[in-house]
Amino acid sequence: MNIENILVESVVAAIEALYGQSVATDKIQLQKTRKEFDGDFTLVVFPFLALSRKKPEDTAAEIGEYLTKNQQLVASYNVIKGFLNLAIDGGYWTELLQTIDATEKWGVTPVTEQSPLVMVEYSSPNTNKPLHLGHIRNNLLGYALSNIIEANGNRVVKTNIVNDRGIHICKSMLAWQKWGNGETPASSGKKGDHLIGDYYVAFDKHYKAEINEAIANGATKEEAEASSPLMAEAREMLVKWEQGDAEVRNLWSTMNGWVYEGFDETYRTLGVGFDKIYYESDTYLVGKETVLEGLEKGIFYRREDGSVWADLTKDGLDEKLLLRSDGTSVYMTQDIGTAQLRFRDYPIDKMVYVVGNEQNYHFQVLSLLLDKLGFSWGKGLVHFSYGMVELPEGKMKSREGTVVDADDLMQEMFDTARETSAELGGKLNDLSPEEAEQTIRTIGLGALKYFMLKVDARKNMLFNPRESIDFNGNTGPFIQYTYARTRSIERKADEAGVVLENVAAPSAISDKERSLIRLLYDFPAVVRQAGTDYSPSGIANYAYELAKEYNQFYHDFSILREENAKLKAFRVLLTRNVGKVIKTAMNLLGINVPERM
RNA sequence: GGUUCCGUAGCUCAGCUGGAUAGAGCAACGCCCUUCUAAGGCGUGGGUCAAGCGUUCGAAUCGCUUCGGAAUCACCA
Repeated sequence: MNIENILVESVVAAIEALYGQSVATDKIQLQKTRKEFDGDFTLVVFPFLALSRKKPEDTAAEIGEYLTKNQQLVASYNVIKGFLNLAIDGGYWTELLQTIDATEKWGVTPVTEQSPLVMVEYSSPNTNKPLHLGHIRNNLLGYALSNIIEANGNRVVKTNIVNDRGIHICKSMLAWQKWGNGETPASSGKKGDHLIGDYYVAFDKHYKAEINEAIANGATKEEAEASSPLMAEAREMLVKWEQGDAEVRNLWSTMNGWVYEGFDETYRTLGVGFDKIYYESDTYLVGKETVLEGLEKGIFYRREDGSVWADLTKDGLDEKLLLRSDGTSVYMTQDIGTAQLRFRDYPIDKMVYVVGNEQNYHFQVLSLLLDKLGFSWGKGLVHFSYGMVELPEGKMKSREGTVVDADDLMQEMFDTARETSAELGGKLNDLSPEEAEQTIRTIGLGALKYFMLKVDARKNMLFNPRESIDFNGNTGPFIQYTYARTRSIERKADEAGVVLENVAAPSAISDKERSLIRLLYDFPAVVRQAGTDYSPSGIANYAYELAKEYNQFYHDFSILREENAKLKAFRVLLTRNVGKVIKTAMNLLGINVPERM
């Protein structure tokens, strides 16, 4: 039982004893005492005034008096207006520190064979262009979210649905056929995904030129687009692909192969991964049968042209197309199919989709449709909807080249980390070149990841490539730096022979030590909260708060130079556990921490 | 037009199951490296929490209205 519950029950008992009334535990507002006041927990007494029929100050004092006498954990109290601040006995906090030290994974709930199984879908790239900034946010959120869900005692399957078919893929293929001269990643030295992306852009360029020419010859824009020979060829290629034309399929698998190699490299650098990858080319036909069954059952209806629709106007939504008039599937149909396959493959208890908020409507509809089709898991699916990444110039448009490329961005982060490290007097000079390079990558990635994850995922965020990412202040490197300091203290304490087994409590702990331990105490609740809210930013902000608090502590107190052996050991123990929790928090976010920097 | 989301310091963002004087970082200006890592610490200035009304002992937080911004409502994915 944690201390807050104990206190709440004591307050219930106090009110019973003092005023002869019983109060429900959920009516008792116990919160952390704000920094500027003395105490650990604060009871808001306003709700009890009707029971006590006394002034707020007097009521608070009476309850405080009762608790100090009858609950030994409460060492003292003070009253400010209607707020009763309770100070917990220092011995409790030192014991707690030892408990944390003895707990292998503080804040993390172990996973067993019986734990619920949660599937998290994220990344979901198209194979016609390289990953960009928006994908980075998606991947980092998806990966962090998976870790957080797992830390809350769930089995997690990380999955990726690759959009490897469709007209957009044909565009790249066609452009490569026409203007590629047999270029390959090996011959050009380009990463496969970038190579294909270049041809996608090339298609668009030629297509636009074609349109402009037609317009110059007197056609309207619509006419020009409708009669574009290039687009007609792309469509033709798609038809051939669907028919299984050997040549087209061959080209398709070769080019997709190049893209996958490129993606794998990006994922590896970014430090994310998947347990199971689905390809849309395998799943796009599956949903069709289900839709046709739904049609027979009268859940859907067919229009005169043969297309199949769902009428969701009674649910406050619109009508939704499910099968085109030519009988082919649309996005929604595919998602139904993919969901079916997944539930066939795994005993999934819950499905989480990490997909941008521009698809809120899509998932609202998907959930409804699955429910109507009789799938029990439809209603409970979670669309983890995150905001877009905006640039100072506005939206990113891949066809217009106004994107921030994922590979380029990471490379820039590494370069900046290297420069910064050199500017700071060659901090990593003591390390071997390999270790130094590894550390630089950890720091550069840490800066990027933390920047993306500290913001509330639901909100659109602004990313200024030049100014956004810093290494000072509320940043990943600041937290990493703090961790490196804790490790340094531990190493030096070890060399000096400080023994951390059975550390005795010092006669009195200071406010700084107390508030650090209290932060450590909060960590399990923070993880739980992040798990229920699906909020990596909650963990990120906690990590920063802890790191900042420790940095002040580090600055204000001598740890290793402390004369009192007891106190020294206690502070080293505290340091060790601050480091431990920082590391756990950062790892939940998918951010590594360096041993030195 | 319908639906959903957002609006907090010059900038980027926390805080939101209602609670004390609304917090960080960046940017600006001071101070602190003979002291366990200065990617640090301390300080100063900077706010009608978009606006209004309501609920409440108490509202940045809850409700309604208005104003701004975004997404979506495709035989694209």
